[in-house]
Amino acid sequence: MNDTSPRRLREAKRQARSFERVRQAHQREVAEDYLELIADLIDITGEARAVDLAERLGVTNATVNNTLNRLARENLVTRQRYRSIFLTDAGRAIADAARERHRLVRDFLLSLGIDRETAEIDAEGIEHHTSEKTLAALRRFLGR
Amino acid sequence: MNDTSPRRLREAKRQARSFERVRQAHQREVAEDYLELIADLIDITGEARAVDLAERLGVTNATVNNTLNRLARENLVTRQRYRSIFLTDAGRAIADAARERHRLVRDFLLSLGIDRETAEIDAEGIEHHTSEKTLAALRRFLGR
DNA sequence: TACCTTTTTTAGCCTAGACTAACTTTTGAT
DNA sequence: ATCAAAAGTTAGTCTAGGCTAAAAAAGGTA
Repeated sequence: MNDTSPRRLREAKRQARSFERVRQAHQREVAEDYLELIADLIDITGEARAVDLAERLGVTNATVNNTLNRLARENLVTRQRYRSIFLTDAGRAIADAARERHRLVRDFLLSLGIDRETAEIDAEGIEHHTSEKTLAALRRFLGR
Repeated sequence: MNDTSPRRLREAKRQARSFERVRQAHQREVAEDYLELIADLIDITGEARAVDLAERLGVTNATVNNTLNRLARENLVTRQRYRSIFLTDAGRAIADAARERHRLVRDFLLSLGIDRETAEIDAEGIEHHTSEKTLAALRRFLGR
């Protein structure tokens, strides 16, 4: 088969863009999850400790430490050795946006009649893949 | 802070499960994307070639080859050297399920009034994170 | 048939994110 | 104040999934 029609080429490019988007989202996902969780812990308990992150993420301390190093390198968190974790302004902004998306997706799933446990789990995965347009549609649907 | 209340511990575990799910989905995502695409290419053009996968996924030939080796190791595809790619029964089953989910999510987004391009892109990301319960809710919503 | 082009494969490299095990520092209770 | 437990850090390993560059095989055409 050697269909090099403009139609087919256009479609292939569009598809490549979609996958590209997903791969980029991928790289952001872990960062967003960490930042969101750090913000939650700070707001709820007053501080974010690596051990709590590890427990909530279901990974080891070492993994958390690793990832925090990356986030610090990217100026999203700050930390002093053996002390708890803080968000930079940039980190806080990403966390806030992620929390907003998370809530929106979860509430939307709940409004479809999905149980709370499932809505939480699915929202966790879906929130990273919803464009601004889709978020707007969800808001519209929820009458917000 | 040392809140070790049952309530908090339960919540932490639930959250860990959610993230665990997302990480597992992660590992499946690439496989599903490949298998879905291979099935599409076979159905549309009669065969799936690595070069077409690379073009559509927006990655290099070498990357495709790498990943196909993994899929073959996992008995999801078969291949003879320098020949095109085939799905095993297991691979076909995963591809079919992925295509069904993809269509459902896309159609659902379209039904919310989202434009086709955005619906395609977001569906590509979201399809891997929708549980059976959520899929059922989408079907219900679409009246299927 | 010969040869150029296309496609596939291999080799070698990189980063992220996971792990275990061992070590260091801090915290908190006696 | 001491010292054991908790928390954080480091070192070393692994896999997935990217990349580039180069080699090998297949395909198509003069």
